[in-house]
Amino acid sequence: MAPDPSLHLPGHPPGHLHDKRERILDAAQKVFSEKGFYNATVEEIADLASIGKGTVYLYFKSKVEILVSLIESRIKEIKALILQESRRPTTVGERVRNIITMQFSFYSLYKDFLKVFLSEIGEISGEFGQRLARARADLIETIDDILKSEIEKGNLREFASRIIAYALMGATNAVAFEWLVKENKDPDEECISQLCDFCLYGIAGAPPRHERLFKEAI
Amino acid sequence: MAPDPSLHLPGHPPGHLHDKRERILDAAQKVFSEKGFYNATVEEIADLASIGKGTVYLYFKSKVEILVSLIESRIKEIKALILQESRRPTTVGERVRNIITMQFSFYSLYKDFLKVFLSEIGEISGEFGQRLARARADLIETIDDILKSEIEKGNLREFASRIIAYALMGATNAVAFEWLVKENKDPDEECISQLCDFCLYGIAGAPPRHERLFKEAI
Amino acid sequence: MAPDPSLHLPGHPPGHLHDKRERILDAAQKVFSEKGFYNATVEEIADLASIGKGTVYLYFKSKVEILVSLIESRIKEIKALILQESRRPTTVGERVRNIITMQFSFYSLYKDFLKVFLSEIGEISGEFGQRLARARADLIETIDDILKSEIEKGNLREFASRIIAYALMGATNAVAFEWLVKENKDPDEECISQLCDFCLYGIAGAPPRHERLFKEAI
Amino acid sequence: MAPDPSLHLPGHPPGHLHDKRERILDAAQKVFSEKGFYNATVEEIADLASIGKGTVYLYFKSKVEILVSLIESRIKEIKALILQESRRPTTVGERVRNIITMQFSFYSLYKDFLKVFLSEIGEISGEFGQRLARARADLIETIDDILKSEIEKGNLREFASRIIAYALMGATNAVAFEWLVKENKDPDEECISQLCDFCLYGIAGAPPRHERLFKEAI
DNA sequence: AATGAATGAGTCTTCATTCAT
DNA sequence: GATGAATGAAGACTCATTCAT
Repeated sequence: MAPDPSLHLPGHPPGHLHDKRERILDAAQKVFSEKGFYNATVEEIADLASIGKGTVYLYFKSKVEILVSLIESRIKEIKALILQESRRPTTVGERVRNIITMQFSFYSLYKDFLKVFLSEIGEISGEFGQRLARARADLIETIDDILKSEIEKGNLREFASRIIAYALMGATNAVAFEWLVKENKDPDEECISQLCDFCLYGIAGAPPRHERLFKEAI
Repeated sequence: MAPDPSLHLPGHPPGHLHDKRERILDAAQKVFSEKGFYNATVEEIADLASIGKGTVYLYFKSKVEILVSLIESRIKEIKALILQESRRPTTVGERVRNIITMQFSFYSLYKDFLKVFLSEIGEISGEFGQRLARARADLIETIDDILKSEIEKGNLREFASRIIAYALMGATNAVAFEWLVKENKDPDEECISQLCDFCLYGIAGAPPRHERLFKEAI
Repeated sequence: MAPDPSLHLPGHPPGHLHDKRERILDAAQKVFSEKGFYNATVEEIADLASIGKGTVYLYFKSKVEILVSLIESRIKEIKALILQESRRPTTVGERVRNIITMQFSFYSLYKDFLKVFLSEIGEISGEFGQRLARARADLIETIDDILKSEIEKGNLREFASRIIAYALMGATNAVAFEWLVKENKDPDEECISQLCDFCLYGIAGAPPRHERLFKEAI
Repeated sequence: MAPDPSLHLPGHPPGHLHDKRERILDAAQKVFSEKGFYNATVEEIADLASIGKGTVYLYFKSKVEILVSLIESRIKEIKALILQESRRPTTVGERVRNIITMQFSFYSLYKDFLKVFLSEIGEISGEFGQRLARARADLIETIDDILKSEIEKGNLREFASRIIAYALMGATNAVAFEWLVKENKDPDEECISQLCDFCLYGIAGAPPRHERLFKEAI
């Protein structure tokens, strides 16, 4: 059973944002998502945030600073949620399901962010590119740590946790992107369930049982 | 055992490119990869292809046309290779391994392309964005078809193949990107093996064995 | 013998500035001198004057008003000093030397002003440009009057005093700028003496033979 | 007797400028002169040169590069003319007169340049400021060398030539600026003569006694 | 076909100035 | 009076694209 995401997700729904910095980030998220970073203009972001163009620069040094701050900020949020979920006492299977489900809920709330997050892999370089890479690595490490801990406890089969952390993240993001962003659907029990099964059997599966597969010629 | 990628990969090694169009695509791949689409300039691409800036426009209508053509072209190649691999008679397990291994070999040869491919998810919109989406969808469908066929034959457990196609592709791309592009390593037996195990148990895994997991409280 | 400049120079040493308007002018002088008028920002000036940015506008209508007021104010000071010096009873030669020496002392105290004064010849136009031109012309006229009077008294040869007033001022400013601002040296007896000789006798005239001038009291 | 300036001045009168780089410099000279460097816009310069805004950047890296190139280029011209004049065999007095007269002719042709030259003393800093300073210093050194040589030959009294080089330049520029730029008059025999007398004999020196100088051929 | 000089639309960014507190 | 957050006008500069050669 999936956890109720609304209970854990950050408490600043649109319309309740008194903080101007947050208003800018929210506007940027939307505009970057719609047009991509380079086709978005600072003026558009300012307009959407209902502030003057110059005001943006009181809160962020540059356009790319907005992007990086946005991603860092959201990744920090989702990382916290994942950690929280990972500590809830339950079975491994349930725990993995909860984490994946929670990510779907988060991405569902921040559909725009998911698109931005996945789009800016190669566009930004230099100092800011490094900050982005660090944020990404931070998230992967969180997953990695959880996997390691479960393997240690014998709850999961032995595998190279860091590689699989990337695989898990890649699988989840790809499905979430397709489902939530491209097809713009709501998080769907069946879809999540399919993804969870794939991931779980992948990380929990018993190799010996599968040797069989390699003997069935086709 | 992994297939020898060199036997199957496209036959236009550098230095053998008579076609100017291909020279442009190759140059664009490198430049886009290094700087990102928006920070790359047509002049750089032309310089790298050793042709005049104006000449580029004899072969491509616009800069974004180069990007889209590049991705379409490479996806067509990799799709053909996947199909080829999928038809080789062997066990399912071996077949999946071969396909994944082959993708690693391809991406290893076209590291630059992998970066470009993953970077431009959200940057391009309009007509060209649609062409990119179609190319991506085409590749997914190829995977989907293979999965469907294996499920039908009873070689894999039942699952929603399209969703899992995204998951597989996402997992593979994420690992390949991290391994080949970010850390710039060569394709590595162990890494590929880890990824294959994850994917195989994921798609072939036996649910019964896992029910257990959900009973182990922690 | 050079006059003691400290005796004649304006009486508002730093630290004793109660007037906020004066604080702004002093800060502006420094900032304009360091960065030039257009690269200076009102905020910097306000910061240096330890007041709020908005407060500046309580004392000056605009940034250019600060510049013009500064120059008008300093020119008024130096004009007064020149007049004062011109009235001290002594020989013409000594009087000219005293005036030039006094200018050096003034510029030495207000190095920053000298740079500002010489830099803004062409940058400001319109109403403010006219105010600057008037201030400059006022200073020239003061010199002109002194020259005229000395010529009348037969203390100097006959020449077109207004033209030579410009020449004198140009020569003095150029040397003072190079010496005090560019090379940041202290006023130097020898340097001033060289300049005075030049002004009095030119490059071909024979100073020794003119000692006579210094014996004619007035 | 003043030399015929038209014979020595550079041979590219307006309207005969085929070179685009020169067209830009000429346009910049005019625009910078009218509005000052910071109030001039690149677009204005381009318009006046009848080229596109972007074209300017094919010839100059930046706006400030235009200014510095302009000043460097003009100073090189005037320096060559001064040297040329300094080598013509005649008396010292005549030579000095010729040099000053020639400067007036040059500035008369390039009134706009004179204003630009005098205006940008303090506005430009960094690398470009240094290039400007070097150009200025180069011109001063040329004068300095001539003075030194004449002193050596005993044609002029002994003085610190470098200081007086600044004084001479300052006096000439100040008078030229007032006469040619501010009052927009043509070079005037009487005005130049007054300035020359001042430079040669100062305000106290006795011109008649020096007639001798004009009889010493060299 | 091939070229690259020329173009100008488009955007980030700065900063003087205002005004609500 | 003092303040500094907010503003938006303005301009340098880039670069995809064109076109005369």
